[in-house]
Amino acid sequence: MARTVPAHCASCPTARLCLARTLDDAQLDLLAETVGTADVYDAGAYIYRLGDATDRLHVVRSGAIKTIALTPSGEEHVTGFHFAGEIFGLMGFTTGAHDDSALALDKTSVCRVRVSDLPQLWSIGCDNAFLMLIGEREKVLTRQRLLLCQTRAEARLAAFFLQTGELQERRGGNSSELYLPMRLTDLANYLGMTLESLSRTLSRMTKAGLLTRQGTAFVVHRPDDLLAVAGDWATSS
Amino acid sequence: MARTVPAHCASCPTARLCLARTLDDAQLDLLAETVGTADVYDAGAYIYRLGDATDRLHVVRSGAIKTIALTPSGEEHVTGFHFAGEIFGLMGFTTGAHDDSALALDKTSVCRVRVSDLPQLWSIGCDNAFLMLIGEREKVLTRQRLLLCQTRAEARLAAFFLQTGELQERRGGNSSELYLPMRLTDLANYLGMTLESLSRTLSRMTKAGLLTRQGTAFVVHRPDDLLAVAGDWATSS
DNA sequence: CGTTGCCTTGAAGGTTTTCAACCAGTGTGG
DNA sequence: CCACACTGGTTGAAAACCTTCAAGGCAACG
Repeated sequence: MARTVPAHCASCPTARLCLARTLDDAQLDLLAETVGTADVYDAGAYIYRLGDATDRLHVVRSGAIKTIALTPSGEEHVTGFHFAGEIFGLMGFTTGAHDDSALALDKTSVCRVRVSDLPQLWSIGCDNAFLMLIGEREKVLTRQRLLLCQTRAEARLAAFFLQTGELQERRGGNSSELYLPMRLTDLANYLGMTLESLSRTLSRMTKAGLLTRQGTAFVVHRPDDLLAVAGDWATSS
Repeated sequence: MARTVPAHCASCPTARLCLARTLDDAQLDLLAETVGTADVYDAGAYIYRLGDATDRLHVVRSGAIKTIALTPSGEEHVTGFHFAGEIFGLMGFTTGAHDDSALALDKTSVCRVRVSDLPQLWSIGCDNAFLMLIGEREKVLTRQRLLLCQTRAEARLAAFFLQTGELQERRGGNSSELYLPMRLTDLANYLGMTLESLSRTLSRMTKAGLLTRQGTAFVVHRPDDLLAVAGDWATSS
């Protein structure tokens, strides 16, 4: 972790997405006081590691993170990508120790709320927002599940782009210019396909004029055509 | 729903798995008073339907349920199976209306906690158990995710059996005699493969002496061999 | 300038899907 | 009582798709 900055929930652009979503100004100040600071991580830095004590609840404030789990054979498997406003690191609450690791994909700031502060947060009025975050998390995971039930690489990838676009749009961004700071290797792993499959599918889509890639930015040119190959359940609508 | 029965948390065999897991006897009585009753459903009966208001939190007390979502083209997709002690129906908390339907696979009883009663439950001492349930839910979904990242049908099915066995063992059952009251069609849909693939794979495994099926009971004879074909991430260990 | 990380492309092989036929058990109406 | 339809599952053969193994490209870096 590089440094910490004051939480400043009242001026945080992510406030309407996270635990603060239902709060008024006075409550926002109370929340910021409880949370204290947000921590800033450089790309590649770990937010927590497998085995660390789960004594905090994490929410991405800006940037992006990935969570990875180690398979018995020692390879790492990407279990999730998380962007601004998303809660992560919930798996450890059962045992009190993390079952996965989380690391920043880009310069990323994260609000880390102490579990011991949660009762106070409920009294401030965050309980409803927490339920909503849980509901959203469940929805995202369910849609990922449906994505993975598609067998064709083309369909998985298209569904991923559409889902990510939709999430990004809800965060106030553009659904056609996607911020995806992960490597293709990670994405392939996450989508349950080989790097070669992903590369080929991406090439085909690019050649077909469906999208272009410029570093971490994927630009979707013809979302309708993407929807056509995504099969069922690409979007929540 | 056929009928309702008193919640009786103190004598419920599922109490150590659900929201009651951390409570003492006095707290258990308070919880039972708040919850009131559990509802009993016959096989095929809906617990809730898509579009219903999400004003309750559901926990399976006994039996089994499946959750299904409708695809844009109108087919149903099985998004989950839930057994005793498992929480379900969380997706609706974001919008206040359910995004999926839930129905009993067998004679099933379900505790349905009003969302408006949650603050009182937190004060009783259920807040920690709720976090643990969320953590478990997250863990289950992550393992399902890893299962679906396997491409081979054999690996998916083996991983499913092992994961289900582990869950069932934690519920006090036997990890080698699995209670799976769903139809093969549902299971195939859930595992992201065709019914034909599932049938073939099941036949192969049975012929190999790995398991036998008797109605809703699947008996695993050689879990080690199952583990061998399951690839990585069949289990949580 | 060689190395490394990250990605692309090619060809062969393997597994699943698809389409189709078929079977057993069950319930229904005449 | 029997023909009939229906649900749920099994099995076969061809086609489609992905994975695997292998080679190569390219920019960054020391």
